[in-house]
Parts: sequence; structure tokens; C-alpha cells
Amino acid sequence: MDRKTAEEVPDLKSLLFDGDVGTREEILEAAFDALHEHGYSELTIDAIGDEFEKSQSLIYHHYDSKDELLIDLLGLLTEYFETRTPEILPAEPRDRIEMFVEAAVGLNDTDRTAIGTFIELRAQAVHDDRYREHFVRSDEVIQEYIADDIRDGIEAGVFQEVDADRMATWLHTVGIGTAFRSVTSDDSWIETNEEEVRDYLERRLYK
Amino acid sequence: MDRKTAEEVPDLKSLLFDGDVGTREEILEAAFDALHEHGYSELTIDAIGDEFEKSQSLIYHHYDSKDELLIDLLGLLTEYFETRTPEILPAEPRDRIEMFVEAAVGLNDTDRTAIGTFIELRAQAVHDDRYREHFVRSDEVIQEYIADDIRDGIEAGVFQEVDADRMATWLHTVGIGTAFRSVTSDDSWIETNEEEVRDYLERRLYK
DNA sequence: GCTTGTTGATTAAATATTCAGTCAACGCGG
DNA sequence: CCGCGTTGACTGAATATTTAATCAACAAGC
Repeated sequence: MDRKTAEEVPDLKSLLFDGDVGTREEILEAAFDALHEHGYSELTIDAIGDEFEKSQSLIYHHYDSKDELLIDLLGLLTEYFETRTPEILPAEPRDRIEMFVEAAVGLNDTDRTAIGTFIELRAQAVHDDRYREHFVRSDEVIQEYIADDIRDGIEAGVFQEVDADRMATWLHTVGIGTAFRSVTSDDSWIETNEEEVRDYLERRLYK
Repeated sequence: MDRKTAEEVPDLKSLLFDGDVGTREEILEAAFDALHEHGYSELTIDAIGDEFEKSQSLIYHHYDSKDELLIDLLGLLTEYFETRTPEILPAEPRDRIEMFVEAAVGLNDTDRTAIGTFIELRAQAVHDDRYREHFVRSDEVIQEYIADDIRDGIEAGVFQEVDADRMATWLHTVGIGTAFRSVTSDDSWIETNEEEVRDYLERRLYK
């Protein structure tokens, strides 16, 4: 079923919760792990319970339903991306753009397992508006980060005078496409894809 | 849950099966309709049975399991895209590329509901290699169609001398990203995205 | 001793799958 | 042609299993 080689999943706990890890957080992490292991359509409360040190029934002490738990997890993940993204970006506009491209275009194996989980959650938005809302917002936020970087670069004179919003929209779409394709297909196209994107940036954005 | 306005689903039956519509085909269509209505994770045999004129239990006369049925449906859909795509393309290379871009970038509402179903199936590939195989192959096929069109255009002198495989890879990735994003988010970015893609083609591909 | 967290067992509903039996069509020997 | 056995499509109900959710009881800290 799964083609990943290493079993280790990025430790969401340490990423998402600095310090105070209560039961609620343990549950969220268990849900994330179970989601990663079984996929959304096979995700059961039992499976979440298996990833959870304490009793499965304790989940219902903290959440009213499985649904509510998953929506909470989704909120946590999107919020994480929105707040942490600007914190880890380098200072120089060009480095910042490179980092976005790197993240989108050059996924390593560890990232890919996490991104796969994220993609599966996103796919739920096709039929569930509560999911859709989260991604509408997170797309806006991420895209605005990119647009800001482009504007900074233009201001600093290292980028050409492009339409920042337009290029940010496009870059984000390419990122989503690359991520989706890479977790649902093989590797054969990745390098070629990256070449074209970088070539595009050289011609059109960088001075 | 759903933001589509019109209830009509594209008539798979008439699209996929010309003439001889046996029970097996009716089941496949029912599965497609149910998938469209409920989404993959909420898809039950009962729901498929509801879209199916005959008895629900008859499904098991034709298929060993729900799983087998869905894999069969997937095969049918990918095969459809692979064989029909070249048949409906115009003659001129530039028109052909335009049609690909149109399909990827300018999704109307009817298309979007069908694409949503397709995207949900594709998302299963994250955890199921049987799904993955289908998309690896169909990506290759579609991408090769695009590459061929580009080569034709270069030969005919209407396109610049670009690396056809590289641009085809990139175009297909953009198509996947646009499709995925459009069925899991809102509309606000669509036009901007299209502008950038068309601008890119004008600069980089068209003479 | 009251609140909060925790547990294992239990329930009720949902869901996939099976089954016993009907029916219509078909082939074929008389 | 006429009975008759065979076959495959089909049905409604039954079954087996999975799964979400509940509950009564226990423990610990305050």
C-alpha cells in the first residue's frame, strides 16, 4: 500500500506543541499518525486509539465526535502552516522564493509522507465545506506571503517588475499541483518539472 | 456540503458506453453517481444501490467486493481519458495546446463536478498502490500527448524551439494543480492564474 | 468528598457480504 | 413443439462484521 521506506513520521507533537503537551494534543497527534497510516477513508476511532497511549474511549471525553476531532486537527495544521511559514523564511527575497520553490518542487521522503496526509485532508474539501473553508483561507494566506516576497524583491531591485499577485497565484498553483502529483504518482517527472520552474524564475523573475 | 448549483451529473453512460449498456455498466455508472454525490469516504454499497435501478445485492453477482468495483471504475475512467483525449483534439498544434489549457485552466461547473470525483479517486493513490498505478500511467499518456503537440508545433514553425518534454511535464503539473485547487477552494484566483499561464505560453511557446 | 481524567466493557447503528430461492431464457431430446 | 433440465440474472431478507459512541466504575489530586 505504501511506498515510503523509512517508518518515521515527522514528530508533529514537537512541531506543533512546544512544551505543554496535554491529553488533547496527544489525541490530535494520534489522529494525525493514524491518518498517515490508514488514509482518510479507512480512518477509524479504533485506529486513532491504537496510536494513542491512553484509552480509546477517552477521546470522547475531549471531543464530541470523530468529525469534530478531525476538523480540529485540520484547523491546527492549517494554522501551523500559516503562522510558522513566515517564521522560518530567510531574510533575502530571493532566498525566500527559493525556499517556497524548494518546499513545493523538491519534496524529500519525510516531507512527502506528511504532505500526503495534508493532501488527503484537502481532498475532503471536494464534498465538505468545512474543509473547503480552511483551505480557501490558508491558500490566501500563503499566496500573500509569496506576493509580499515578490514585492520586497522588486523594491530591493533584485526582481523584475512583474505583477506580484499574478506570479504568486501561479507559483502557489504550481506548488499545489506538484505536491498533489508527487504523492499520487511516481518520481519520474520531478526533476524535469523543477528544471522548467527554475528556468521560468530565472527568465521572468530574477534579475 | 456541496456548492454546485445544477444537479445534473454528466451522463457517464452515454459517454463511456456507446450502445450496449449491460448490467455491469449500469453498476459502474451507479458507482460513479454515488461517488459524485457522497464522496469517496462516505461511499457505501447502499448508496451505490440507491443509484442503481436493480437490487443492491445484484452488485455482488457481478463483483466480488466493493473494492473490486471501484478499481474497475477507476480503470474505466482513466482508459476513457486516455483514448478519447486524442479523438476530440483539433488539428492545429496551437489549437490543441489551447484546448489542454482550456480544459485545465477554465473549468466550468459541469466539468468541475466530474473533475471533483476524479480528484477524489486520485487522492486514494496516497495510500493505495492500485490507484497509484493507474495515475502513473495516465499521467504518462496525457503528458506524451502534450509533448507530441509541442513537437508538431515546432516542426510546423509555429512554436519556439523549446524542450517539448520539459514544457509538457510542466503544463501537465499546472493542469493537475489547477484542477485540484479549483475543486477544493474558491474561484477568486482562477482568472489571475489563467492570465499568467497564457502570458507564459505567449512568451515562451508561441511564435 | 468533589471534580476531573481515565478505563474496559458494552451498546446500537451502519455496513459489507451472503444466502436461499424466484424467474425468464435457452437448448435439446422426444 | 413440448416438456425438462440448466444457466445466469435477479430479489429480499438474513448475517457477520465493523465502527462510533456510551456508560458505569475507578483513581487521583485538591
